[in-house]
Amino acid sequence: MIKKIRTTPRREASLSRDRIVEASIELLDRNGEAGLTFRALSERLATGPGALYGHIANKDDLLIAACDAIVARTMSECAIGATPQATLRAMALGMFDTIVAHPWVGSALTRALGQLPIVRLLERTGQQVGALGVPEDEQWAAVSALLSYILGVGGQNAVNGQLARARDIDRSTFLEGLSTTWSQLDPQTYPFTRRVAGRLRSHDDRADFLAGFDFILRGIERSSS
Amino acid sequence: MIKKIRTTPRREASLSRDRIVEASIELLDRNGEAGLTFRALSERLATGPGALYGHIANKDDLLIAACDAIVARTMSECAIGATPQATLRAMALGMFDTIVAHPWVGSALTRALGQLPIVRLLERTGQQVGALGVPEDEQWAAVSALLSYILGVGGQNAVNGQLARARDIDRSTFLEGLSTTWSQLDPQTYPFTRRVAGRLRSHDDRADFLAGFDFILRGIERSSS
DNA sequence: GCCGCCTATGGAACGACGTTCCATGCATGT
DNA sequence: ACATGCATGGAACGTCGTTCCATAGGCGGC
Repeated sequence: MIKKIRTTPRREASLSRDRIVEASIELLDRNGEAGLTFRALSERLATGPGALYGHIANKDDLLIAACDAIVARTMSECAIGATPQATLRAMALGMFDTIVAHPWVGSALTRALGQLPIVRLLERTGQQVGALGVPEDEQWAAVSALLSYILGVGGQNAVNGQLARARDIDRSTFLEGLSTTWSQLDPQTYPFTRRVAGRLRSHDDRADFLAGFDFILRGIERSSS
Repeated sequence: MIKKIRTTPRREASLSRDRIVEASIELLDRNGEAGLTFRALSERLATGPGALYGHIANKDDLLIAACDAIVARTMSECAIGATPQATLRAMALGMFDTIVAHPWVGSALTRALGQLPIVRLLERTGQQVGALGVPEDEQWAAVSALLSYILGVGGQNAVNGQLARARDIDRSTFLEGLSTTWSQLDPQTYPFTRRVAGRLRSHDDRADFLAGFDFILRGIERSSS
């Protein structure tokens, strides 16, 4: 059973997986994860919802494809550093910035278990960890730790961004509210949380992310030395 | 404007937030995140969907409340170790096992940004990091890194569990499929992924998780020494 | 001990979603 | 030129979260 491929498109700019993915990214960027709808998407592409299913299995498939397009772009853009550490940090920061710019990528990534966008991250991380001199039988643990951290922070930033859009409040006002909520907790059971509540207002997510990434890198280096 | 509180319930076992949360947990454990539905929930509680909104703001609120009940239970159960490191590892492993047992907790946690269940984790982690001797102005970075890692792994395990339930396949057969997919990737662009594909079948998630956690712990100790 | 208020209740209804289905029409092979 | 088969796209289906409102039952005032 050979699957016939139509050589020429039905019309000049007919439906294609790429065109659908591209339009999906625009919708996701404009209105967040809730903005990607088969109705909105078909309207933007001047077609019906049913037509999309000829190129896409379902919504998850579409979301992961859109996510992969963004991740692939980020991977190709972020710099190769002089050392494996520098390259890893550049990749991590690139992903961080990408997720801040496209919060939906963060939540899509957490659902893409083992699929293409994750494999891209896995591969680049694995190559650099190998270049670090980590013994082969310890590489998986190191790579898995770095990836889990990136995905974890990314997921948090995703809700962060989506939440800010939903209530359309500024990020600083959200942190302000969280800070006052935390500072009103019971001093007996939540001393630490109360103590850091004040710092919440002025902290730098990006710097914190990088600091955490460096913790893991140092831990890996120390483990294999 | 004083809010009147009804002193006695309407009936013997009337609706209450606790009863709703308890029933939600049962539904979530039985059928995963898709199993929590206002219709199924109201049927189980012998009431109508509208009645629930007297005790619960919306579905997110309910999901986070259910998540918090589980997290609180885990926090109270996991052991206090002899050293701060041991306590932190016990807490991390406790959360790992909890999310394996209740995969929906993993995805609920990623959406609970700054809310009660997260605060519980934050507080315990913060206290132990303080006990580790980390200087006060470095504690936030350390705690944030540990938490992000736990949430990241948890989120991955969440989809892992939900996916296994959805396709009702064994976890090992899923890994088998992923392994063969990865081993068929292009050797030029995906050498690392191909190399670890074989190891995928036999790896131990729990051990990997603990190894990653220890990377961060070592990195923190090394940083502040 | 009775009655009117007020709130918790629960069933129906609404709008939107993902997905399926099928009549239609165009491009292709003969 | 014709028949065939597939991509198309609009309608329809079932389900979801949420809202609305008629109802009923406990509680305070008499």
